[in-house]
Amino acid sequence: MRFVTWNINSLRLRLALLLQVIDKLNPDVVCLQEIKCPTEAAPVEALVAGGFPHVLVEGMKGYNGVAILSRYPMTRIAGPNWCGRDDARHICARISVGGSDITVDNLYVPAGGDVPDPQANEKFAHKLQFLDEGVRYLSATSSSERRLLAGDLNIAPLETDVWSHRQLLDVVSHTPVEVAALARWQATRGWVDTTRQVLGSTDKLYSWWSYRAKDWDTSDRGRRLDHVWASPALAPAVTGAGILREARGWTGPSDHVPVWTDIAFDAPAPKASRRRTA
DNA sequence: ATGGTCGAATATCGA
Repeated sequence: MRFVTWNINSLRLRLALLLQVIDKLNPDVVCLQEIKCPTEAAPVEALVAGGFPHVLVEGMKGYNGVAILSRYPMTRIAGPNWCGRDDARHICARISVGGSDITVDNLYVPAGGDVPDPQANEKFAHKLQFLDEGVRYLSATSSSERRLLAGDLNIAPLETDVWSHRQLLDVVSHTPVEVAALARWQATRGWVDTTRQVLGSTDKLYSWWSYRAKDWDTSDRGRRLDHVWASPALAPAVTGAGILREARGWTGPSDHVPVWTDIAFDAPAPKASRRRTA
């Protein structure tokens, strides 16, 4: 089972690139963030035609918005109203894979604005509150549940998750207060960062490069903002992980690239639904 | 220290 998370930065604009990602990675489940359209405007039929008969969308006009695409049947699970707002940052589904269930949380954490001070910057306060609610959310789960949490968490926790630890200490996404809050969240039930579990912590890994760089590839001033976490019950089943860096170099790219994690399931995947031609 | 570029919606705001 391959899970992909991608901040697509407009689903309608980048539908063709999404199909390219699907072609390249052949995922079973795709979590999208920043789809930037109302729920009813999401191109669901094109996604079904692209091999994902099961689509859940939580959208809104202009900003945010999340969606889950699945080759397997899934049912939506209601989540909390994060920070008392209805701003389409979370969608949850239980996916059934041949008698085995897995719950997937798709999250888009607030970016937090420019000033890393909750007193001076309401957006940063919102981000910190969202992270605290993340702790409360995972506290209500059991450590025996098979669960995955994926999304744009807008925090690069490790020194190797940013191009310069020293230069980003005061930059929202890598400040000690955010990194500590993310660590508390992840540790709540002993969740595991699957990307680092598979690839180790030594190498620099990024999933986002600013649009403002003259040459994103050469300057390579990236950050790893997109994550796939596994519950402690699921973490031993993780068999692979990766980041599709090349997608940043495609024509008309998102500023984020897809991040994927492979999970071993006891039940074999139904062959007929693996390919879009089926 | 500053400005650089995107997307949505159409002047700015959010990232």
